[in-house]
Amino acid sequence: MARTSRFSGNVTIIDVAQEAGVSYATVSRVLNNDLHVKPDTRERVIRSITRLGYTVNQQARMLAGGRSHVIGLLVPDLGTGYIGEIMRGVDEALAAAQYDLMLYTTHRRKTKESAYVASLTQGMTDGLLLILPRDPGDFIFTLRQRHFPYVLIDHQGIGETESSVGAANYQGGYDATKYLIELGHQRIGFITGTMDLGCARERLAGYEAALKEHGLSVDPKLIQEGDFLQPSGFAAAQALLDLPELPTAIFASNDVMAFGVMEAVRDRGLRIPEDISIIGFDNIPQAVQVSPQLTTIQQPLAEMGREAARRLLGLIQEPERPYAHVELPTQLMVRASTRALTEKAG
Amino acid sequence: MARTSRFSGNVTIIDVAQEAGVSYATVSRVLNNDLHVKPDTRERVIRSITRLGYTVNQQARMLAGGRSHVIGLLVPDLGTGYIGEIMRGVDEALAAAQYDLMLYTTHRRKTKESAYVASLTQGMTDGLLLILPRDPGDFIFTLRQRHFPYVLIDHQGIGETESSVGAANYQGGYDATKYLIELGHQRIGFITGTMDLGCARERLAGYEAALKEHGLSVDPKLIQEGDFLQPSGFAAAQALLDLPELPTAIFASNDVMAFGVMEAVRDRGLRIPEDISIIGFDNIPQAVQVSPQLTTIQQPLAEMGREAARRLLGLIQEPERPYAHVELPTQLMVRASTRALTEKAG
DNA sequence: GTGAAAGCGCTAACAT
DNA sequence: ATGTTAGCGCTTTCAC
Repeated sequence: MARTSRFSGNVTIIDVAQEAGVSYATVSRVLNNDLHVKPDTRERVIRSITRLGYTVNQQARMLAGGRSHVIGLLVPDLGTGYIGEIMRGVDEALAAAQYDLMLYTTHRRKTKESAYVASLTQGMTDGLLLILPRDPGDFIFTLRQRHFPYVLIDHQGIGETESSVGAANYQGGYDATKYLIELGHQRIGFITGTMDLGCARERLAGYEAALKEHGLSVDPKLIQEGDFLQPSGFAAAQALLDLPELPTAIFASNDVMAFGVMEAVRDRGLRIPEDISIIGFDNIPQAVQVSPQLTTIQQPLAEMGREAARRLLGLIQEPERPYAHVELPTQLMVRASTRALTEKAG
Repeated sequence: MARTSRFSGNVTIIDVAQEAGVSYATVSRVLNNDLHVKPDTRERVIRSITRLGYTVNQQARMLAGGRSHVIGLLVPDLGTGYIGEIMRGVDEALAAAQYDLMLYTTHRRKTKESAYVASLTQGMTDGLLLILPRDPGDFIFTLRQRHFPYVLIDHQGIGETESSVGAANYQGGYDATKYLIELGHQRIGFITGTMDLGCARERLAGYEAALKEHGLSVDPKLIQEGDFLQPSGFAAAQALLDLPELPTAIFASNDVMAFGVMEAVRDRGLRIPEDISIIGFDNIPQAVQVSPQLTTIQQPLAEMGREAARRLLGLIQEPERPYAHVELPTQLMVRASTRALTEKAG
């Protein structure tokens, strides 16, 4: 039996129906933009709705089989700025479609909460956006098996049966390297990201391709593995600076590692960019806050979020829509951490 | 009539009841930890639950009047790092309590969506966490009027009838200023935050108090208004550097503005900290990424999130719990952007 | 201690 | 074009 419902504003569809002098199914039709409602009936219902201050009860709607108008966003640990940018785009697209956002953090899944995944897929959300899932294997398998709509953000290489949006990582890696080569650099150190991530592999591939296309050989000693975090950038740069023949430029697979590189270079008493040029990847807000400002490859993060959200919404509307991998263009942002190689240093 | 329910895993409480040979009310009791269930009945039910892989349907539970096990988090624009840290703490506390997180962004409310607030309060969420709401007036009024549980994060000064958690802004402002004074600085520029925010006012108050307590006068010319964003820090610093008598130190009300100050100081050809000491507030991750590393006041952001979430959960359990404002201590982080005033500069 | 049954507010057939 | 009605899966009285 009815409990005292928690809050006051309990105007239901039935109250509206009474007010408007129609059946409550008609009200439902109006709410769901059903075409088969006479204009003035619709008019009358809408007036009653506003007069009574009615708002739909999402839970009831969900339970009855409608859409929840919530989409889930699964993110790895927050607070990198990187995620924030993507979220900004997601939120924007969702707001436009009157969708709400449920936030799930990846690390939780490690725990035994199977309820976690259940909550995701049991109609609490209409679809799922996954940012850079680390070990997406079985999780995504479940999603696919249930025909649950989802879109991957910044994660390529799982298969061709995924909808995903990412950045042009290969092209970005290529562009950065080419830019450095055109500045006259020949010994260009490269610091990779976590190599089980597609984006990391693609950036490396772009780097190698640019080198080869310009007749330069790929020197394995100039390639150091990193993990996208600052300390690894620092360590990798140290290794690079310990080489008998110093690189004249270092390309880090993301900005955060580039900051580590800056630190290491300065520790050695070398100047940026006079002695060593540095280039990053991402163009996070901090890139302009460091000194010298960091030359980097811009990822269209907010746009990626926006696009992913739009695709997901499309998938929800039309589940049979074909899969597609969208790759948004990156852009070279030239700033102060790179400069042309002077003759003497050649 | 039943639609084909969207996904396969539709084990309901009824299936479990059948399996276990009990009525489904009993299963519900087990799920809700009702005491009146014989231990071995409970045991049997639990076994059926695991065997069938049953998970509760939150929507149904909500509709029937139960808890949604979702809390809403209302944030201003994302991507500052500041929010990310708080969210980390919130998520942690929520995970521990098996709660999910619904994210709402403030800017949306500007739009005509009254459904937005409704969604918040109509049982979709059990409670609300508000980070630094900008114009919280009527919004909070609605919440309070509906007796909807909520906790404010980093926002003081609305009234004494709020539960809120914040940082010791006054103390932080005081500590930073005192530290500078002890280093020998006498002309200390101050850049405020958005002054309609309690935290901004408190930091200023702390600054003024420290000055007075050390027998220094508060010079209005040394106080510039900012808005917590980098450009305003830059502009305010320029104004400060245009003063006939230069300050020897500048205290910005947050780190982001402090970065703007650094920029302005360098633009003038002055060195940090040799010519001017700079101190910030927040200790965001970037504070150690800039050069020189920024001396600042650490706000326990994650801890604030954690504490706020815990309080909210408490409030949900026990709505009559008295209001309380919790103030978490800040801490001075001495780094490289400040130094003792040398004699000549006195 | 356990079962029966009435909703929660809505959507989507199915009638008319 | 509109009304009628059967659930969606659960919580919670109320009986027993």
